[in-house]
Amino acid sequence: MKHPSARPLPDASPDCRPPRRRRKEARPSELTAAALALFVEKGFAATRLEDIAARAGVSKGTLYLYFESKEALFKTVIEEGMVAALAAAEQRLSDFQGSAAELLQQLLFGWWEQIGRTPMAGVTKLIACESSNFPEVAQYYHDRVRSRGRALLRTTLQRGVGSGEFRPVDLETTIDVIMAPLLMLAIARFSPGFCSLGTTPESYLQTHFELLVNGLRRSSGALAKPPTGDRQ
Amino acid sequence: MKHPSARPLPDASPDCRPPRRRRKEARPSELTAAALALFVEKGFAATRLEDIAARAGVSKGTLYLYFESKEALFKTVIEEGMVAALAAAEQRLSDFQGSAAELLQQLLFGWWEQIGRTPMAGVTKLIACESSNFPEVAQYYHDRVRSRGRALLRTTLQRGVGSGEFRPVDLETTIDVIMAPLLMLAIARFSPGFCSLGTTPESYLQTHFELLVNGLRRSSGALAKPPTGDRQ
DNA sequence: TGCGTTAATGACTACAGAGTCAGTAATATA
DNA sequence: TATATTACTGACTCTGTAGTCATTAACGCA
Repeated sequence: MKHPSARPLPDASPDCRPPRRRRKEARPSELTAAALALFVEKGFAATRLEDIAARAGVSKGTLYLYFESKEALFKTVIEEGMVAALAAAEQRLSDFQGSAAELLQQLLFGWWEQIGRTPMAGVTKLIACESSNFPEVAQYYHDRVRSRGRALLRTTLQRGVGSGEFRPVDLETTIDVIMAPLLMLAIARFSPGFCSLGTTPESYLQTHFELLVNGLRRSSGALAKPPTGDRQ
Repeated sequence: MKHPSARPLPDASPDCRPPRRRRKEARPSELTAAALALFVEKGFAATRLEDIAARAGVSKGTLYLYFESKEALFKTVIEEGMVAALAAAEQRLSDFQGSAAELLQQLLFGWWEQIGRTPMAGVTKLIACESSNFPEVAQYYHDRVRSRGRALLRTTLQRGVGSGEFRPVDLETTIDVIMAPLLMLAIARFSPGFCSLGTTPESYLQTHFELLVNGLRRSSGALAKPPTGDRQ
């Protein structure tokens, strides 16, 4: 039972509710962080704005001081995450020297350190799950983030093939195959039961890397053809 | 402007609305098929029951004749999908003879033929996206579907390692790495822009298979250690 | 200490969509 | 053809939540 206007005195219960604070600067990032966590956990549609606000320690009204709508908040969350991911990726790109295998290893583990193990990995799951509800966002991700990540791998593979360290491969398809375990790792972190690893992410990546480098080495024997060659 | 009870005559507009049909047997599967498609496209929370009903060619009331609630419908969709997936997997398991590489190829392409390229692949995306909203469903998937798929791969790898065809590897981690591109393929089919392949699924799988078999072969040289060995 | 500015609040409105049910019509049976 | 049965319908109710806004109180400044 709740009194409509009970106890109008300012400090009704001594320290029940912490005092209101004015922190205009800090709110937006706190709100997007809370939103990212909840969107990733529950999905966009199933997440209540009041829960986001509560997690950020403000009321729902405050949220609307900083974001026009739920959708605008979502887009900001994704945008921020992508910017962070891009910055991380570009940084380690440019001036690395060493074998193609070493560069590949740098890329895989660097991705994990700077994106995979941070909250930014949640953006990956969000794109995967919500892309058909937000085509523009998906397009943006595809054009900017994904293509840049692919470019890094492409350069690496080309260097390896050019130097004879790797055998010739179909570049684009190989890139897809290399990225898949990374994307799955990002998704698995937020999908309990779906793909829980038996080991640590680090040894998972290491196994991926070893299989990969071994698989890319110049091989002697020919490989089998696909079993159903008559598929269109 | 809509008349409250305009035109009570039976055939108001000639063939505007097709005649009502009674098809008790066919409804449930038609409804679950429609639900799967929409849940996969929009997610559980963002899908409206009226849209599902409309896609199945019935009214919302009819849906409630066959399913207790939206959640019950969701669980039936997943359950059905998993049963189908299991049946497909078990079938191809038992009496295959041949090299471990050939068996592995059978598993990858068989998965694609019977699950990956069918609507059942959508179940994979649903589990990935909704698992935290439906922990019991995720648990069931983990215990029954995923573990059985892993068992198939484990048997295959063990055979290859035992016969000396493959080098010794960490079984569980390798299984995770092998499955990741399959799961991504299933998810990518329903996530426009997220991971659209540059090639056909078949050549994607073939590249994955070739890298894999090559990577699993007995290798001569030692491989590099991970760059950040001091991680906890 | 008092005053003006504005960050923050939470009760409120509007609406969408899950779930209901009295009524309708397709089919079986006589 | 008349009657009984029941698959099906869609207008309705009710709940939950996105979005609003008049009010409150934190902070800067005189």
